[in-house]
Amino acid sequence: MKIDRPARPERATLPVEDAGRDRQTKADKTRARLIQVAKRLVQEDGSDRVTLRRIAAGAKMKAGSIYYHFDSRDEIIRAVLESGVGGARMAVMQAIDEAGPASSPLDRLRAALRAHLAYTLQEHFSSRLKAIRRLPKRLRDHHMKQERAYAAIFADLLAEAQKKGLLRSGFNLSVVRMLSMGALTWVAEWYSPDGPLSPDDVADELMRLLAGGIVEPGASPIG
Amino acid sequence: MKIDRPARPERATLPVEDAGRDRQTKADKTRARLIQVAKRLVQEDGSDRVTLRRIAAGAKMKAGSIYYHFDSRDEIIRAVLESGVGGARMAVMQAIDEAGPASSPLDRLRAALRAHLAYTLQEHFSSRLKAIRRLPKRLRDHHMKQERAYAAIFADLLAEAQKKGLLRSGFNLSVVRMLSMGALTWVAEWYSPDGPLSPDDVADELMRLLAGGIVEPGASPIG
DNA sequence: TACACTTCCTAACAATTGTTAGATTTGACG
DNA sequence: CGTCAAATCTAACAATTGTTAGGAAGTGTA
Repeated sequence: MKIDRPARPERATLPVEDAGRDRQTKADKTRARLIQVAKRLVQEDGSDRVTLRRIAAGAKMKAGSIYYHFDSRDEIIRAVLESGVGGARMAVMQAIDEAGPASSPLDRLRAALRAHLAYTLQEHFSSRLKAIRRLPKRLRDHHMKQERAYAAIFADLLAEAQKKGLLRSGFNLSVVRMLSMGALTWVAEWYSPDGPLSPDDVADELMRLLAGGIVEPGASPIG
Repeated sequence: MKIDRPARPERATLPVEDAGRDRQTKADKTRARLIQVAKRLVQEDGSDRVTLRRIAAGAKMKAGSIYYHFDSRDEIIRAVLESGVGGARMAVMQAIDEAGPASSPLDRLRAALRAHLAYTLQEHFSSRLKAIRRLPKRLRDHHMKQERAYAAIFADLLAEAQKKGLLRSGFNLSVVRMLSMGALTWVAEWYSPDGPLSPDDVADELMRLLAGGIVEPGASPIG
C-alpha cells in the first residue's frame, strides 16, 4: 500500500510533554492536542478502533491534515504510548521522592503502588495499552523498552527492601513484582469510582497482602 | 449497512462444546471448526484484527460461506468467548473436585488457581478476551454474565475458608479475589514457557503470597 | 502591497471489511 | 440413475480505512 515516503516537513521527535524552555512555539500545540485526543480515544475504545478520522474530528481537523504532524498512524499511537508510560513513570518517581530518602523501602513501595494505581485508573492506561502483544510488532519493541525501565523502578524498591532484610526469603521477587503489577493493572477492569473504595484503598489492600498474607498464621503451611 | 435480516437456516444455539449424546450430526462440526479457528486467531492477534476472511481461510472455506453457520461476525466472537470462559470454568471446577470435599478450602483454592492459570496460559484467553470493556457493548452483557459465574467459584472458596476461620480478618475478600485473579490474568503478558518457571510455580508463588506475605514479620506494620 | 512559509482542507486512491443474493456443488436417499 | 436439501462458492455491494497530491487559507516579513 505504501512503498516510499517523499520529502516531508522535518520535525524532531521531541518529548511532547515537557517542552523544556526553548519553545519551538506555535502549532506544535496541535501535535500535542492530537496526541491528547488520540490518548482519550485509545483509553475509551482501545488502540484498535481508533481511526485517523476520529482523532481528527476530536481535534477539529480533517483526517488528511494529521499527516502534516505525523508521518503515519503508527507514530501517533507510539506517541500516545510514550506519553502514557512516561506519565506513569514520572508520577511514580515523584511519589517515591516525596516519601523521602529516609523512609523505609516498604513505605516507598506503598507510595509507588498507590501512584501507579492512581495513574492507571485516572489515565486508564495499562489495561488498554500494556497489552503489548496485541500491538503491531513495529510498535512493540520501542514500547517494551520503556516498559522495562518502568518495571525497574519497582524491582529496585523490592531489591532495596530485601537488602535491608525486610523481606522473607524464598520468594522470587521478579515474579512477585509482576504478579503485583498485574494485580494493579487489572484493577482498571473492575474498579468503579462510584463504589466505596478509593484507589488508595485498593493499593493498600495489595500492600497488606504483600505484608502479611490473608491466611491466619498456623493454618495450612504452604510452600 | 445492515437493516433487516431475511429468512435464514434456523440453528439452535447449542452449547457447542459438549454435544451431549443427541448428535445433531454432520457439519455442525464445521461450526465447531470455525469456532476453533476463530479461537486460535483471537488468541494470536486479539478479537479485533480477526476477519471473516481469515477465519474462512483457516477453515478452508470462503468468507461468504460462514454465513451459513453464523448470522454475523459478532456471533462467532461470542461463541469463542463462550467456549473460552466455559472451558476455564470446567477446568477449574474439575481441579476443585479432584482435590476432594475433605480437603482444606485453601488447598482447593490452590488447585483452582493452578487450573485457572494453566488454562489461561494454554488457551491464552484472559489476556485477550477478558478485556471486556473493549468488546462491543452487544457482546459485553452476555459475556459478563459468564464471567461473574466464573468469579463466583473463587469467591466461594474464599468465603468457605473464612467461614472455617482460616483467614485473617480485616481483608476485603472481594478485593483480594479480584487482585489475585488480575495477577494471574496478567501472567499471560509476561510468562515465557522457555523460562525456568512452570505455570504451577507461578500459581504457587501467588498462593505463598496469599498465605503469608513477603514481608518479614515485625518489619513495618502496615494497615 | 507582494512574497514566503506554515497550517489545514478537498478530493480522491487502493485496500479491506462485513455482508448478501444467487448460482453451484456436494451428499444422502429413493 | 434422479431428486432434494444441505453446504459451499462466486461475485459483487456499501462502508470504512490509511494515505496522498495538490490546492486553499492563514500568518508574518519585506
